Amino acid sequence: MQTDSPPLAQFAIAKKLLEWYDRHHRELPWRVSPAMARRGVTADPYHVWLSEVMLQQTTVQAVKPYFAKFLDLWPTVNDLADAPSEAVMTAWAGLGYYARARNLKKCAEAVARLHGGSFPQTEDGLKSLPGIGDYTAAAVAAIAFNVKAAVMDGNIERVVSRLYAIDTPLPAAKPLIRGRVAEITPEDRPGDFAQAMMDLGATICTPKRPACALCPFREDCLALAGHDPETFPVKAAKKAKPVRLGAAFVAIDDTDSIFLRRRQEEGLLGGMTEVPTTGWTARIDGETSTEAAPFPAPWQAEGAIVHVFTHFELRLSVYSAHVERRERDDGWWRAVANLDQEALPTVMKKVIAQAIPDAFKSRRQG
DNA sequence: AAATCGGGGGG
DNA sequence: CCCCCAGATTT
Repeated sequence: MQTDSPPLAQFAIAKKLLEWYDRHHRELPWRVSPAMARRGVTADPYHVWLSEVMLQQTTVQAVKPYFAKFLDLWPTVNDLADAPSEAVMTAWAGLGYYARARNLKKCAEAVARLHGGSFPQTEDGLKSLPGIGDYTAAAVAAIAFNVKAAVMDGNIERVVSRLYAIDTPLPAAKPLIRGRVAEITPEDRPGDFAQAMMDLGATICTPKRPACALCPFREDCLALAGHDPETFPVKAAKKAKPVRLGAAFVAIDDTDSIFLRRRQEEGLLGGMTEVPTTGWTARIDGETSTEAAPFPAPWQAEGAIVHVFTHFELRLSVYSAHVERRERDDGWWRAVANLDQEALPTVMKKVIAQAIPDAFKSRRQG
């Protein structure tokens, strides 16, 4: 089936979008204004790359404080390359998808030591770096280097699938959508075009109840012409989330410190800090639940926490005990008041807070 | 193509 | 409660 729009109409799409962007763009810490972009000014590649990695499957609001913290700690890619990995993981703690932090450090090292501190300016060059895939390579090339790259993320998939009423289910529709994006991406201001498409998806062409009356594409959108924009994009059905069970152990010594371990580098929460736990499929029967504790102690049940990961739900029974401090080679002790210096993922903060309710309050009482 | 990999906000 | 978010990597 041949449904290609004429080139003039494709150009008109970009023109409408950029005019909308000039009036409605969002101010974001890693952006240059459209006024500057029109004069050929491009954003700092380090800022663009850092923000794009943080924004992978992560909302703008969640990223903002982390972006500021990272720039404060490491103002340049060379500073990040020289930083201790533990410091990077600690700064990333809470943002999720921790492989991003490990790859961020590797990528900074590669840029600093193999590319003289400058990012590659082509999609292929960028994509060869750790943690940079199709999306991030295209986004950095377009936004930081003014390359006419076809940028495609979740927002753009939604906008384009509606604009052309593409009813092929995702992810099979991705090559189709990418072709459409390549068609409508302009030579001039490709970075602003990509950011405008994402702004449009975030503010107008939303997953539910899109504000079609305000959309610059309202006269072009085939889904709107069919009266059912909300039914796009079509997605494959997803599977149910299994439940895993386990127990976690918070040992507290007489200096108000708790015993911590480091998780293995690969896999779930790789390289992050944890309190000792059983395996996460173990069945807890109350009688034998403390057999997998790191050491014998008067373990006391403190209830349970629930944490939902991407592909399973975790229910951890929490136990605590006051113990005499003994140094061990499989972990270390850390004062509860200084837990912000640890790379603690959110599930572990939940566990510790369950055992020590005021552990993460700024003003703790003795 | 499917699975793995966090966490939070909005409807 | 469900859905989705400026996805990448491995199997």
